[in-house]
Amino acid sequence: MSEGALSVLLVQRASGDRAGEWALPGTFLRERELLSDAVLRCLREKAGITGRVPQQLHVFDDPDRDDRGWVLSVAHVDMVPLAALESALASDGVRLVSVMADPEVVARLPYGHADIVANAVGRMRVAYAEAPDPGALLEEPFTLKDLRDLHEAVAGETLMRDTFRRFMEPKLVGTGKMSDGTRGRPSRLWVRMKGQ
Amino acid sequence: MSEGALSVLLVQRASGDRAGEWALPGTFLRERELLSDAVLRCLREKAGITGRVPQQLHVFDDPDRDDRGWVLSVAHVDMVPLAALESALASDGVRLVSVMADPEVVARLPYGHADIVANAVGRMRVAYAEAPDPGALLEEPFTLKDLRDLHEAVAGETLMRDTFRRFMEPKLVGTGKMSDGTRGRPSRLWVRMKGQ
DNA sequence: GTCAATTAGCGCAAAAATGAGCTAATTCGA
DNA sequence: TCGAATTAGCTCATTTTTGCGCTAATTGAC
Repeated sequence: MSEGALSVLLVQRASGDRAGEWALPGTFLRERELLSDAVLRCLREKAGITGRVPQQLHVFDDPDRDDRGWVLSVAHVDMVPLAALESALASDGVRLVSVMADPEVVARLPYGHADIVANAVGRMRVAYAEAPDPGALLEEPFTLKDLRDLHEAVAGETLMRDTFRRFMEPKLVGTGKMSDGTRGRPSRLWVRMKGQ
Repeated sequence: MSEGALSVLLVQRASGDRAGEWALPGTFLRERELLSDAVLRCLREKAGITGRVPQQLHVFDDPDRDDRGWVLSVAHVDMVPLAALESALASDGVRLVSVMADPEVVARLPYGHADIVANAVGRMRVAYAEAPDPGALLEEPFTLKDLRDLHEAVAGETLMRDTFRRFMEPKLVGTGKMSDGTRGRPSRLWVRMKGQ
């Protein structure tokens, strides 16, 4: 989420095949390495991101999708708070691209990465339709307006204020406190339920 | 679906490691082979099943899950009509195990196959909650009772007759004909919408 | 031929969900 | 200080969904 829009993080290929082009971060799997460990290693090395729990998405297996030879990609997806990308984005080789505002950039990604992004967006939209901020992007505590703004950005459409509130409130824990210093009527503050 | 119960097809390992044990059918991926092609080859060779379109499930990557060494399994799932398994089941090395009636058999599967089965059941339950017989198990045309019986077997619970009918009718194509020779009041006959 | 059993179709009351308007409580700019 | 702007909470009318009972239409056993 950058500037209120769902975005995908791309890295610029440093060397070798297609040097200079932008693509999704990736890495080869080391022997006996768990896929999730490989994903975390890749995020740390290429984008300076740590402490995440990416979820497995889909295996992309077109034998012609990579000029370097036959590889299969086990795509993963994660929602990462913008704040966690600060140091990564300071680098010239890392950037965010809005999924909805820059669809042509996404469409031009090599290695079938556009399909991967589409799949990831779909998966996140489903997850966000079912639970409050499952990607834990919001700093706690937050208001329902904060939550709804985030969910509208992920969904890519406006959500009905009261319908949204009724659906989410039972899935949140009230803090008993009210927002302060924000524009408009003060709002109740919420945190996520633990263990989820 | 065997005897009205959701079942998983197992094969008996013919040779090598764990010979004689029952497990999910599997195969090694050949170079440059599409995963879906490998799945189809495996089903044909080990269970005599053809003409299916299995869907990708999840990659299981525990490095210790296979005594033979480090392998990753890209699990797939498919719903197969019992009739299509006739010749396969004639073999001593192929059997069906009910997911709900024989949970302990499923739990004892080697190679983490129990997790794979659980994942597959969950995925099929979601698919069946959203569309009429997406696995195309029912011979067309069928009655709503036929459909509901199938969906109840997949869901593992009773479904409300009228609620189910209202949800499914808009997603089906009426044939204009009525059932005949069946017990009880004759029912309208349906077929699936094409292109799905 | 009759009646029990089974299954279907539908109407309707009840329950649940939705959307919007109204009042309330703030902040911010003039 | 006041009023516009913004946001929240809630009520209520409306809409939608659900569950069930009643009637209907068959088959099968006796």
